[in-house]
Amino acid sequence: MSADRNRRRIPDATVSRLPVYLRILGEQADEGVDSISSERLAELAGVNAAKVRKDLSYLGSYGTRGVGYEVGYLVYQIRRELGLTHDWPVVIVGAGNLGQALAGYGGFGERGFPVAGVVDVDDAKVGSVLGGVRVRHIDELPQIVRTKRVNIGVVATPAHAAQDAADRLVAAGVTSILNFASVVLAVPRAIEVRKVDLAVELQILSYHEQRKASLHAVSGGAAGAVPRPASA
Amino acid sequence: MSADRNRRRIPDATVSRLPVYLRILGEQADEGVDSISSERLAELAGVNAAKVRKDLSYLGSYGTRGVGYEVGYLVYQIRRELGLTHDWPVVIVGAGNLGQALAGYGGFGERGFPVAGVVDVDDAKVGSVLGGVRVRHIDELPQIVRTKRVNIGVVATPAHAAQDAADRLVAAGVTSILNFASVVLAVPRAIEVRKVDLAVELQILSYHEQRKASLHAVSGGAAGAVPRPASA
DNA sequence: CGGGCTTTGTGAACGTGTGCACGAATGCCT
DNA sequence: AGGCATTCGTGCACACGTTCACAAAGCCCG
Repeated sequence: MSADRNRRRIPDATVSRLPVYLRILGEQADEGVDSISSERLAELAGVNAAKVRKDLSYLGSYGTRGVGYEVGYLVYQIRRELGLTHDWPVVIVGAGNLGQALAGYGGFGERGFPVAGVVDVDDAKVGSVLGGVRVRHIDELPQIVRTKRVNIGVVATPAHAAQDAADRLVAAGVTSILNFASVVLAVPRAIEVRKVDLAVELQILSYHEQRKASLHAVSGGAAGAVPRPASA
Repeated sequence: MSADRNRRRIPDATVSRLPVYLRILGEQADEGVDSISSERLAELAGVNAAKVRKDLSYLGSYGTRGVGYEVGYLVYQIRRELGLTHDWPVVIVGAGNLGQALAGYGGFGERGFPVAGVVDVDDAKVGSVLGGVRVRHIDELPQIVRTKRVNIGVVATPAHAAQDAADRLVAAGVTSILNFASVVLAVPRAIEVRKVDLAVELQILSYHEQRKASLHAVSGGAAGAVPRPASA
């Protein structure tokens, strides 16, 4: 069995869809469904059925032709592949607006990512309690990471403090970072970073809205889809 | 997705990077930089220089060979292409943990997306004030969307309420949705939806962590991995 | 027990995105 | 003015991702 069985690298695009399948399969299991076709799963996930089959094929051949996939077994296999067979404690840097919301959001721990700690540079915030976790000073970060065996850090600071937060996380031994700040973090190659940027998402939507608006403007008259005037 | 073939369509990948360039260019402008090379911009954005040039070329040829791009002009062009020449008021559905954080997050309005309203189904939440905006009942959604000319809606409800929220937004006339719930929303073709899913992001990081771990762990058996037979 | 129906798994075609390499254009220096 | 150093704009090749289409593999029923 050595290292080669657990070998195949799974394409990024597939990895990003597996969590979606996983959630849907969990819901189906709760509803008593114990077998599901790629077609049905695709419908629920909002994707193409062939894509579902190809994605699942990277996990191995766990389907039964003419029947479909056994829900429970598939859940197990996806969880195993995603490394969800055990908890991954996370540490949140930044106890501001967002940090508070994240710490308070229960679904965190439920899904296997318990909040091992929340830290902030601001002494005024240290000591307060968020979602059952006391905010500690950022200097305690290394200790938290070490004792709680944290691999994943969350950057929930203002943009100007994000790089420092990331540096401290890396120095403390974290190897994956979820970044909510509107900044491109500079980190060593080996560190995995994912960015969630509200402003970027809204601006992408803005692009599409603007596009629709300029299409309508050509064909019809005032469609009413034109938003308020610009501010200098 | 849609099969429009209008003027120059900008590739999705490029659209998702333009906001990043835009933010960086804004920062550079603030620092007094008025000319920038694709190389430098690429470095700051964490991407390849050729990619920057190709991305910018979709906007037109606004660079000067041998010199670079004029920061101010580039900012203007990107803003125009992204439809950021005017504000896009947004309405937030769900005044829970996340909705509160979003409404309270000032950077929203600053970036051209003022919060036109926050609504919730829960009467207990209606009336309270979040980030300067009073929470109103969700039945008022159509009126808010109409009077404030809202095109973009934000779904910040628990998963089980997200589809209903989306349906109401669409019915009210919203044509773009930013979805924070862990659900795949079913909406008409013409509606643009972008999903921000915390759980998915963490699970993707988990995958990579698990991967690193299994590479290093050529020693010892799998710790605690207890496979189950497929038999039900 | 064989024929028919269903659904998987995957080869192949097609589309999208990335990065190199280089010609073309421009400013600067002598 | 002419040559040189830059840096843009883009053709091209390759990698990655998506979708189609169909043989293979299973179940069910008569």
